[in-house]
Amino acid sequence: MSEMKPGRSFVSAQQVAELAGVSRSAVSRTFTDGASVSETTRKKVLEAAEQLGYHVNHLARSLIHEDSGIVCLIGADLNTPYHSRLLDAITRRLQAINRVAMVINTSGDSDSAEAALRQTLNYRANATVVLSGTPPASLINTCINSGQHVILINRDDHLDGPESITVDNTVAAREAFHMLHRAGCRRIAVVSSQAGTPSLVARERGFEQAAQEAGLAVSITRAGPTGYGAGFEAGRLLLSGSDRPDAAFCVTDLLACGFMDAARVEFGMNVPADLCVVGFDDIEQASWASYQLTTFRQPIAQIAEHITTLLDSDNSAVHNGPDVHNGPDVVSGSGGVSGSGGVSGSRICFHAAPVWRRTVRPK
Amino acid sequence: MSEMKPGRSFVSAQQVAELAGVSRSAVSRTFTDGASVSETTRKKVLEAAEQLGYHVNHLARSLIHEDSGIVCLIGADLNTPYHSRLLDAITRRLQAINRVAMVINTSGDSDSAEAALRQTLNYRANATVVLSGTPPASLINTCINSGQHVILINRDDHLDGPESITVDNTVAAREAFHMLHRAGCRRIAVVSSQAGTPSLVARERGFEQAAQEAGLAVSITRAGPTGYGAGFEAGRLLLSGSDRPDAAFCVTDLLACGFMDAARVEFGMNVPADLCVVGFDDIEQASWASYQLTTFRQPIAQIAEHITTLLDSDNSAVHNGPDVHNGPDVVSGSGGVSGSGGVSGSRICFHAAPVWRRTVRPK
DNA sequence: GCAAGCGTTGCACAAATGTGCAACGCCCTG
DNA sequence: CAGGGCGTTGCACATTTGTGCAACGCTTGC
Repeated sequence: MSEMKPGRSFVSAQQVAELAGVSRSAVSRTFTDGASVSETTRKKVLEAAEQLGYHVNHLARSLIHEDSGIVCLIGADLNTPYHSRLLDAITRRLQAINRVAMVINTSGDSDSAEAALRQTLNYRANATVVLSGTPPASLINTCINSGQHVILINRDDHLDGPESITVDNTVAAREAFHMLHRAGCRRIAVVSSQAGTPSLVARERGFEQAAQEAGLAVSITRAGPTGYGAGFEAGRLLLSGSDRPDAAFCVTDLLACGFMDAARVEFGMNVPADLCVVGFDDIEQASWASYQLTTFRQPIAQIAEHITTLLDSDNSAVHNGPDVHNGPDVVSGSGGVSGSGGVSGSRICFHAAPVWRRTVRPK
Repeated sequence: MSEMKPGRSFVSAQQVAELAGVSRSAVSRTFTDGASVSETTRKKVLEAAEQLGYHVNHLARSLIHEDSGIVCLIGADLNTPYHSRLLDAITRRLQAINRVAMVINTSGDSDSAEAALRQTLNYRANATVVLSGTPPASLINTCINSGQHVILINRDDHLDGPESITVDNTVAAREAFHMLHRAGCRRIAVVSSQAGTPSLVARERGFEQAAQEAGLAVSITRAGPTGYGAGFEAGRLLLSGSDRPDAAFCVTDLLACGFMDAARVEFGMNVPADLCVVGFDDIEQASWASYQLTTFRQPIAQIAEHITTLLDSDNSAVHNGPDVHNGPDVVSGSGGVSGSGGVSGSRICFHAAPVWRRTVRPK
């Protein structure tokens, strides 16, 4: 079956029409939902298409429709557990609503976020989801003015135009402090990185603030990039001093894993007997038996699902199930108008729920 | 700056031309490398484009050229450390040669590999890279006949048409056996999964074969999907029996991590004193202090680079550096003709180098 | 000063598709 | 049997871009 000529090029609707003995319009209508074609010609067309290996050219199709079906995902450090899970979840949800993901990796250069947004515009993407990096505001406005959705994930820099999905880092970080404080910890270290991402800064600040309100001072260590190695290094630095901390809040699970390993391997410490640790993100490794890390869960599935609801909001012709996606976890979903000139995009903020495991002593 | 009308749609070259007072051809030529435009009109066009927020429509552009610039990456379990690293490396390399990656996630349905290949054709992708799953051969042929590259990664099922990049799983697995055998291990277990991926099967077989030649019998345990949980479960099963194995070859690092944790946490065993472990892939966690896993390194960077050289092979106009990409690691790069009707795609097989860490006793 | 040459510009057509409109044929009804 | 109506079909035009070809103008050399 499926005997096709060695054409060495893509098959066009014209060729199918000629083989089937109909007009090109008939071919087009055969592959258009709801178009008027008789059953006999439809059959002829489908047979010819199968024989030639024809597939509708979505690029040409999107010249006419507004909808290209492409959604651009822009991010760096895609090999990170958190980012890769997010990527996995988003791509899966996008396909469920007949979109396809275009991934632009902005690791490397600093100005690659700008190039990424340009690609988004070049390919007439339906929407742009920014997972990391901060593109210039003027380009974001160009995207929005072109009719794109621009969705910022976990970038708390309160820009005016784009839609944004965040996690309540500050509240969670405050909760982290109280978990450790209630467990009796008094010399608490904050382990962060030099990345300076808005979310990380918010976690540092939230924790620091809660500590201050309780009359405690905390030290912040930023040993390198956000990862296992930096956490390990931070552990080495902090635990070799004379007055060891009795707890650490690591703004990322990867940092926490590195920190824990340094404590155990390099200093023979016992977690949580000698040292309590709290992380953030709830990556898969946090639940591994070697770590059993108490942490805060990023609601990745809900984030991915909310993205799809944002995309569906302008495509009125949707036949989905009832909208029961986000229940009591939504902290704030105000989509009101603000600012001077432009209408602000909708904002939603999910709650990061604590996940109790074994790196914090029970009170 | 960048004052633009609230057009709510993408800007076309026509609008730029009208604003700049030139013909649309001039706009097109301004954004085409090597086209003949005077400096004055180029300036007028660029200014108008900046003002309107114009970006060339790559979809329309690829209607004329053969080259869409899109490369489809098809894979499942993208949140896995191995796959996410591969994805990260490939997307980065693709951007370096001015391609953009379209990611299709085939987790979930079983027949989604077929749908993925259809998407590839729909979007006139320049090439299709299959990271996992086995698409039907007829569709692969359609892709090839349409002028696409089809590149299979680590799928040792010797298909005829597509290009393939593999790692020499069999040789590495045999080496794994000899590492353990030389370390004095005699009751060796093989820990695998129920996935039945070609690479995993090759690793099982290679190890089993080497053991047989040495006069040893090995047991193969397949506790579930390829992941930490299945490794942990396998450890629980294997180590609770009366005659515990003294070594385990886990066909994946994730399985190895789970297995090690079961041995240590559930049974209080010491690695490598009581039990030697060898993994495969060299994921990041293998180098963490808690594991220090002896494993085999997948040459991810070289795989990604080889993909780009395959893509450049037909685009003769390339101005890259000298081709010094794959040195002595290449095992077999025969691209000869074989089979009856079709020309077989090029095949390359990289060597997976052993990475000695601390989970195997030194002899 | 005139003609040749060259750089630049615009027209028209190409690429692959969707769709409004008119026409055509068939069926049913009066 | 004729006419109206309806489903189907093809033509032509729309989408956005690149490019060959011809024309135009400016410069330069004789």
